[in-house]
Amino acid sequence: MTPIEDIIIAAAKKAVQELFNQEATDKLIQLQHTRKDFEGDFTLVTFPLVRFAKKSPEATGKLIGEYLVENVEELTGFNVVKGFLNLVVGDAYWFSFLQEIAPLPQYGVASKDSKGLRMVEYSSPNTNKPLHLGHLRNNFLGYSVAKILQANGHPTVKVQIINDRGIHICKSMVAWQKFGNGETPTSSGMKGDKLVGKYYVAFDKAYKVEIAELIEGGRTEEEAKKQAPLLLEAQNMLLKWEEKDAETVALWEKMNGWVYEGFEKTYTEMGVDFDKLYYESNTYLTGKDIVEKGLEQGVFYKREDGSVWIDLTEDGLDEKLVLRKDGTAVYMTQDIGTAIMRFNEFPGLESQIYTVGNEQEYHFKVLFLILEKLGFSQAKSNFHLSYGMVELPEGKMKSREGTVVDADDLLDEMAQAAQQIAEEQGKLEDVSDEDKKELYKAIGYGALKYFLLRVDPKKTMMFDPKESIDFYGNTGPFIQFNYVRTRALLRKAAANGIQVGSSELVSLTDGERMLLHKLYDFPATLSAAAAQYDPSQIANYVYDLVKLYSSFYQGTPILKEENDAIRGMRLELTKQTGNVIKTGMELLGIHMPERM
RNA sequence: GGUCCUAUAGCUCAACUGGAUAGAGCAGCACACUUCUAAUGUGCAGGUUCGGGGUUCGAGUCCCUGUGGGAUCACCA
Repeated sequence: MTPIEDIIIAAAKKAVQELFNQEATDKLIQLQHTRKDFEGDFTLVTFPLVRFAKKSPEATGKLIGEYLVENVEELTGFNVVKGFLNLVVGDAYWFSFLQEIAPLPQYGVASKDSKGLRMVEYSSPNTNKPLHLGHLRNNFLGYSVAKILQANGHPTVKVQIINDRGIHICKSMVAWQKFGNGETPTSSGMKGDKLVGKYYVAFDKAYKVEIAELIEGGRTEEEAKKQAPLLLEAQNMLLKWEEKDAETVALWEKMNGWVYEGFEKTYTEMGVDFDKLYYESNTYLTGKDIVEKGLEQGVFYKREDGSVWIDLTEDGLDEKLVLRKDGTAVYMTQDIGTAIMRFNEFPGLESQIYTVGNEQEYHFKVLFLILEKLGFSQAKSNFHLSYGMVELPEGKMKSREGTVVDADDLLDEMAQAAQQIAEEQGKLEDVSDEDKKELYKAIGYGALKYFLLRVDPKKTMMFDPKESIDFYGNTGPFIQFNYVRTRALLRKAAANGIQVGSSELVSLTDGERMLLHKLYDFPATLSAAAAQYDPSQIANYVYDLVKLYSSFYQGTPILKEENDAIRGMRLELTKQTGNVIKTGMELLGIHMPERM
């Protein structure tokens, strides 16, 4: 079925040609959705056309409107308001649209792997601290974008790069050696990442005491910070690690292993996963040979002290270091190496999408530019999925001030809150305890995911632990609730042998027409969300759809309708709405329960 | 100082990428449950879209400028 918009646009072009003897470009034909308060489905803006028509906007609209209704059988009427030509699509079209999507396995979703391979990187944690609220936004975003790309026909590789080496993990290691008394996740019953995080905090605390003592003894603050024995020990540990000292490496592996176990649990709860993991301990040395090659190509230049730079002043940026004077790699070196490694590893890879906070915008701008200059033209379509910080009422999250919202704790609280509400409602008495547990998670986690994903990624967002997350109104559970309503209707229909769908054309109510029009918009929403790497568009779309359905449900008999054809149509509409809700929400990583 | 992001109802967010009278949720008020699941629906009230210029038939959206908030410009990662 050709999209109705294409039909109208083509006909409108012909109209302009025939009526005004003027070639119509895409710019001249502006077709948009008709606003709610006016009658019609699509609106043609006539202002761009008046200079060719040599008539008023109203008269121009009337002429084109008459032409279109005459020549496009799907259109049954029009009206012109202040130069806006509102076109009415007939019930027959909407009805046949419903017939057409009914048998599809997943309406709106493009056929699998029909487009180019994309890589999405997200999470990318340090191994010295547990995951927090910021990671939740990151993971939900990255995971959702990967799913959205898949739904648009792109195969994807989901990856994370784990920052498993460096001074931060050495700090935890030193503290554990000193104060740990051999404590393990098993002996303490603590999650591995929490345990390692605990020693990172312990390090910081002891380090501060040492600094204070040194200042007491007459050092300046700056000296004290550099000379504190604990810090020297951690630095020494890092050196030993780099020399591959067996004992150090063994400890490092043990503690990182604990962290991975802990992370794995959190990821499972979050419902995210990865196709491939990269570790910085493997990649931190890469990129140096590429810098060497780039030097030969003249992309980079060497300064007198031996350090290597790239001059990006012509591109409006500044000069950037890519190799230290001692020949060691910096962050940028590593990222160049990793990116190129991935392009080589996955030959068909169109682009890499990096889900990283907006504080690194400059870094990625530089990185992509360097990659291009090195001859990797794919980098042109690389994308930094940059997102804003999640702020708390008291400001930014600061681990030092204990204002970090822990991911595990928050997930747990969400499920508990869902449980409390569900118990108050008392609709689940015959559900097994195990299923209840799953349900509370679906609802609680769904609320959290929806809350974090419905906001434009690039915006800084506010999270008030006490008030932010609701289960009523514009929320995940509201959407789940309406999905549950569609399922309940269909279950009942099936149990009573009532037919879903009908081939008999019946006239539609306004509510039904609006719902159908909204369903019709789903594929366009999906591709826009993919093009802009923006899950919030899907969240907002699904909410709009659900509001329409909820209103329809409340005001129109569905199962109780006595006319077979109308009831069949309404049930089919219910079914398709449910399907689209489910498809959309699963792209956000949110599960849809069958009842609640 | 340079660059980037951002400012919309009391609060949290939308606005189909330049279109009509700027929309939702929460909070407030008023109605509607012997009902196809009320985690709901229908209303009311709430706005100088940060200020000032400009472009355009038309600006919350684009340009300039000022102000507030955030980020970044490390031989840190």
